[in-house]
Amino acid sequence: MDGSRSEEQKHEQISEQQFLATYNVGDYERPSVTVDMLVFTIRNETQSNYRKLAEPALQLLMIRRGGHPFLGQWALPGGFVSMDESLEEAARRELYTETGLDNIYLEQLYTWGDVRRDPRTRVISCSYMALVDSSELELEAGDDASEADWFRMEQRLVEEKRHIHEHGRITERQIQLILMNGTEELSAVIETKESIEGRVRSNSIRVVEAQGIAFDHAKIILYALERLHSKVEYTDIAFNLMPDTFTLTALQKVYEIIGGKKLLAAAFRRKIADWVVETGEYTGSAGHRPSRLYRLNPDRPAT
Amino acid sequence: MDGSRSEEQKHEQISEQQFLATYNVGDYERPSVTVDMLVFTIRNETQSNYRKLAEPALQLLMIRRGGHPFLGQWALPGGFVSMDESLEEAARRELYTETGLDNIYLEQLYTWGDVRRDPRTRVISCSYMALVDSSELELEAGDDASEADWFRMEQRLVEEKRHIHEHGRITERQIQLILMNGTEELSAVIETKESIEGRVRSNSIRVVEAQGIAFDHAKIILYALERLHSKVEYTDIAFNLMPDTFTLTALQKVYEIIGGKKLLAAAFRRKIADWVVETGEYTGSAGHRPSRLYRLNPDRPAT
DNA sequence: ACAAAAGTGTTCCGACTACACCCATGT
DNA sequence: ACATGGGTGTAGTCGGAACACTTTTGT
Repeated sequence: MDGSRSEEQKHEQISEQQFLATYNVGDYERPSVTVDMLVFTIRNETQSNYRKLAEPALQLLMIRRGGHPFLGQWALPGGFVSMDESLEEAARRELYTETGLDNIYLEQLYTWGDVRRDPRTRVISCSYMALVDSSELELEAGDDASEADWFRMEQRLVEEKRHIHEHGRITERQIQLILMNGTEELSAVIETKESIEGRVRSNSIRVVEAQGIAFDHAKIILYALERLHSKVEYTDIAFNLMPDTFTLTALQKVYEIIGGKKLLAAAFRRKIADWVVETGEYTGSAGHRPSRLYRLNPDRPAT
Repeated sequence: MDGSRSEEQKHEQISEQQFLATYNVGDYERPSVTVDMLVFTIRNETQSNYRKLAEPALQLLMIRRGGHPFLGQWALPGGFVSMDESLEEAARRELYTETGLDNIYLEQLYTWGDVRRDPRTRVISCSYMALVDSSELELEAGDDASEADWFRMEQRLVEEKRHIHEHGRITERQIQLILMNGTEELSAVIETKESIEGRVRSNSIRVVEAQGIAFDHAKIILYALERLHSKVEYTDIAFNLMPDTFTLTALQKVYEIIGGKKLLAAAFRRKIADWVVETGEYTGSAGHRPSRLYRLNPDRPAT
């Protein structure tokens, strides 16, 4: 019923136009609404010798907080949604001011609405995931004195408890999430709880402790990683992380990083064959056979 | 950065505790936040002769609006999120007051944040999908004079435009959504636009016209149907619509209705074999062979 | 007897797995 | 020569699709 407050009842005799003309918003307390951005990219880490390929890694953009609360800690980029922009417009604006990027893949992830997730006041945050190709990307200096950097991520399963009872089961996991840039190492422990009780399945997720990661952002990151992980298997989402032209090995590496498992080259190539087209160009000057460069097939089959 | 307003900058010298103690929420204008519920169930329609089984149908709970705007039209159940409850708590509360049901499957769907989606004021709505077993279900009278009813749904593809250009393509579809209860027939035309431009894929959805369906709820319904449609193929979500014990044919019908296609019994039974267990009981007194009753397997394999 | 649904066995096909093998390059 | 990655062919396996067929009931 999308918002009917009790004073409406008095107005049944008047027209809708009259109603709207005299409508009074009222002074109910309202939560603040923000968007939080998860900007992922693939970047090359190191190149040990002239033969080895550079090892790519998935990285996440974070901002060091320049004010209270969580002063000095790292948080997801984001900000308040203003009254005259949609959620997605707010997300794109935020993204643009942070990265200078425009017109990139953006997907709404989840809306976080716990009562005390922000110590200042009630804040509801709608999270968006953006996937960018790092090749052209240079971080903007940022609005104020805020500092932005890319972090690579690691997950470790710390503990798993499984409790099976008559009508279902409960699985509790503690997962450690570690973020690393060149100099700092942040970490958090997140507890996920999956319960099946009769037909009813429900999930919850909670930050147990966080070191250097502001707010409840650690669990948002974990949630995004899981989404990415599952979506890479049944969509072409991974292509959003690739530059214009790429080798199939590079593409496969991206699938492996996001999917979290090694793939066999032969099978992989067959699977994505229809999604790409050859450009006719080749990479060269590596200590091994040159590699065909491909481009995304503009009329690839529906995923 | 989850909500940093500029006055923070002045406080860098004070402690976080001091900051929070003196924090002033400010009088920025804030959007209102609501939850909208999509309550789906499977109900039996008709039973033409003693031999035929009753034909089940997917139905959606809607509420007739008792006040402006959209007076007399039908809307999704929902309401404002108050300051001391989480989004999910608000959704469960709404669900309980509407149906009397507690502890059922609930899933956050999407958060709708267009600026003018509510003619009164800026309203951001977080939509939740609930799946209930209709067998035990009786609608509550409802809080005020509001009227609640179940509607079955039909979709018709009205128009499809496909435009292929150099670096991608655009697909525009106009879909008519029809809702029917015993007496009324509501309808709406929704336009979905999927564009692929280089690597960037984006989607938008818009209500072109609505008859009897309030706000932008027609597109929320369409979105939920699509989610249900795709999730039935790779999760066990359909079981949430089933009663405690059920026949495999009934289960298959649910899969067929939600998935939108006929299935072969042999293949279906093999596929879900591990998710169910026999109860040892049988249905009877139908004009055909009795049917085993099954129950959901409490330790079914992970989906 | 027969209509309707319950339930099972068998064959076919396509997609993915695993592995073996050859190709091309820079040092 | 050789390490490294690029790239392809083939045999095996698994699950789903299609179809045929048997079983069981109430009227």
